[in-house]
Amino acid sequence: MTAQRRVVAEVLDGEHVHLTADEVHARAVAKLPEISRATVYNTLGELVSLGEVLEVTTDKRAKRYDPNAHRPHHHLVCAQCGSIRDVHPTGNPLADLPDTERFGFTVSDVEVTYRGLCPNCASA
Amino acid sequence: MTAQRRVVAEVLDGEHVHLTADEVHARAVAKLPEISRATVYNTLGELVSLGEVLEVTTDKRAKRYDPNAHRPHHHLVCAQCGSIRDVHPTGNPLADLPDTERFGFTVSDVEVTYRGLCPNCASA
DNA sequence: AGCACCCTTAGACTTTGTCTAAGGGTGACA
DNA sequence: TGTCACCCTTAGACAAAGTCTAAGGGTGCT
Repeated sequence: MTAQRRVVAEVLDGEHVHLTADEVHARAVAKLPEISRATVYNTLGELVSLGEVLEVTTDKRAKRYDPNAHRPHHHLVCAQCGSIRDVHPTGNPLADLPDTERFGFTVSDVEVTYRGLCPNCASA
Repeated sequence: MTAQRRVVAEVLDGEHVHLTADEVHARAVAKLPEISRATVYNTLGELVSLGEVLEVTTDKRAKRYDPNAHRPHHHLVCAQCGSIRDVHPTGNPLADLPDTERFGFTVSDVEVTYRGLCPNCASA
């Protein structure tokens, strides 16, 4: 555990946090000016491997990092401004996929992404 | 409708087709050697705007283009080799998101991505 | 034939992420 | 306390995917 890794972990803290690697780097630099991009990428990769942080790819742009890894959840994304909320739908989508639709795959995981407009963008 | 656009449309035809822009370009070049990358990107972008083709981002790498835009469906992705199948789960995930979990958003769309191992990768 | 329009082309540019070689701090051991 | 090895960090080069721009070329209209 180095100062750099601690700073990255501190930046990624809270609910509804979904920062890109660049945003993590920018905030880490504010706390520790000499931290490098490569270190941020390395640390994020390790946190993902350890299961402490989730990678989220809600759009084609940068990957985002979600520290809320210990409670299963899905995402609600504003199609206009890109803001993201964690959501907890009822029901189990895994049970909704019949065997005939599995093509012999061993299915182990589901991601659900809801899309729409956030209150801000809807009123504009 | 130009020759270039026709070729792109021809390349994107069939079930379970999910090509990257680069793959589309490679196959288009086989039919029309002088077609350029920019034209492929432009044409794909137009097809997406017209609603004839869906953009799919199952991984952080390249976007994929899915011509099966007129029948709603979701995707089943092999975590190892990346192969993709179109699937049609039962149930309606939109109904599974209670109002209290919508944060004031106007929710209009859901994408579901199932992940697992395809028969090939599972047996290897 | 001349012209305007728009599609296409090639390539430069941007963004995001990965890789590599060199530098530096920390603990282990004498 | 001095030396050493190890591994993390750094800076920058590199790579992949996509966007943008300026110039070239076909097509149809007049």
